Amino acid sequence: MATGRTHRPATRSRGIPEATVARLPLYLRALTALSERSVPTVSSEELAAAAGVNSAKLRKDFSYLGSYGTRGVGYDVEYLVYQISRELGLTQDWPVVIVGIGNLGAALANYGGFASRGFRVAALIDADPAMAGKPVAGIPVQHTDDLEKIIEDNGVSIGVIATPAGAAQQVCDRLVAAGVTSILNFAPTVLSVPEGVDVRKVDLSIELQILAFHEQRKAGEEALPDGLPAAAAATESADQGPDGDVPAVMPA
Amino acid sequence: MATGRTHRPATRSRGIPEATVARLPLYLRALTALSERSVPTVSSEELAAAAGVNSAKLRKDFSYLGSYGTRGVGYDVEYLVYQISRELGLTQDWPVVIVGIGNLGAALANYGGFASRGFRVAALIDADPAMAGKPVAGIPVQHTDDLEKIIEDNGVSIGVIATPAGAAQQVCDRLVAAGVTSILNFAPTVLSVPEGVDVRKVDLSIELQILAFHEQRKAGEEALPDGLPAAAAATESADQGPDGDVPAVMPA
DNA sequence: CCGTCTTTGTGCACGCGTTCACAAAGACAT
DNA sequence: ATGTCTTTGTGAACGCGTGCACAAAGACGG
Repeated sequence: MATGRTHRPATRSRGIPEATVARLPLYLRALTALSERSVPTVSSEELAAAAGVNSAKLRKDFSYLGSYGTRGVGYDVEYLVYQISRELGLTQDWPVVIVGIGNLGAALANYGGFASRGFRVAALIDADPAMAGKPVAGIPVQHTDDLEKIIEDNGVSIGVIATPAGAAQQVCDRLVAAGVTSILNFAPTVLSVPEGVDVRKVDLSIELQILAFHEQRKAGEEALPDGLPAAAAATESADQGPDGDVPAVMPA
Repeated sequence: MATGRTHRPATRSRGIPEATVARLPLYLRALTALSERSVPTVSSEELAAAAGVNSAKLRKDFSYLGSYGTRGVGYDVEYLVYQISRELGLTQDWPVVIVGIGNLGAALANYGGFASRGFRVAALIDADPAMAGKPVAGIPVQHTDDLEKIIEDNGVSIGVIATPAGAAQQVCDRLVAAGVTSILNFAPTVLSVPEGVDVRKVDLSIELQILAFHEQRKAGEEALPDGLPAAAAATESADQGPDGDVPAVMPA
């Protein structure tokens, strides 16, 4: 169900806040860069700057993992890289399938950031028979008919959906039925999945719309001296609505 | 110093919560679908289901925009589409440039979700001279040398960065210097921008890492003697990432 | 015009996430 | 050893977002 809001039983020792989990990859990237430069240790202040976050937040995040720092010195880079990698489950191999090999699917197949972090593209799947056998990023595209077999043969538990919106739910259902329990969805649709299946979505147009909102606000504030209370009349109907409150002045 | 003071006293009268703004595009999509089916009105319950959120949350979100519903009936679909579009700033044209026309950049150029929402790809820019003039998605690629001129000539305020990580900051600086005030960053790097510039980032590998974390936890709980038979030992379900909102503006 | 029924709009409480501020811990010099 | 100095780890306060539950608003039928 789409409304699958759930409570976190707060697994005692293992309860790492979701917000922290989302930042761990960020820290890992910064640490990897330091590691490549052979930097032995790093302070929370320095690492926080590199990751673009507040240092107190970083320390609290790390505190959920354990006490891996040394007071007066900082954190051992190599050790921390290992600990975070382990926590994120990147020390093991994650076979991944990408369904929908259009422009985006092909881009994902070619994306280098996957392989370097334990993610292995096990298969590329597309519904177009003409694509079958054609290699993309060195991997031959397979037909959707074999989806279930591919999932099972490779022990895939993570699937990436890059199909058109119309096909997404159907593909999702088949992936889940075949054993996939984590899905990264690029299709602009709300996916319905049974409990126990994680879905994360990336919607390019949504990100742009959020930027547009802020952009519009910036333009409005700039053009206007200062927002006056603006009685929310809002009685205007569509069609040439003469701005209820926020004068959508838009310079071309 | 380290404290990223990005919060200006603004957000006074017209303060729509960031979390709400992030959901508006979601509602808009669901409403557009209803509009195409010529559905005249919709209740908060129905719309919430279509958008994959809680109905109370949806009503509260709309309440920030104004009282656009009719008790006992619901919301007028067309009217709401207009109101949300206006609020998001989608009633105007937003010229966008995409920098870095590799696999991902090309995919973005071809992405249909942009044009349908007021975003117009004004130009494609790449550093490779061999790409210059070559049409991608019907638009000729231009060379990075002309970046500033392109931005100014087209009045571009939103830029999309799809370059390799190494080039991202430099491209970002040039975009900002040329007048861009909103950036959608696909490069796996933390961008430094001056105050007043919004950055949203989309990192494919980070999303996968977050999934891997939950996947590992699922496997672990399953393998271990389940300490708590708690009915809802429940892992998250349908957890659509509200992902970070505003980007870290780090001080130089 | 009045009663009933549906659905909105929101006051309120709760929990998560962020930030501050500081005591504790350890390195390092003397 | 002892003192000083740096940096971690965290208790506590605060603010935001979420969800419940209900009163107010309006449609609709009689």
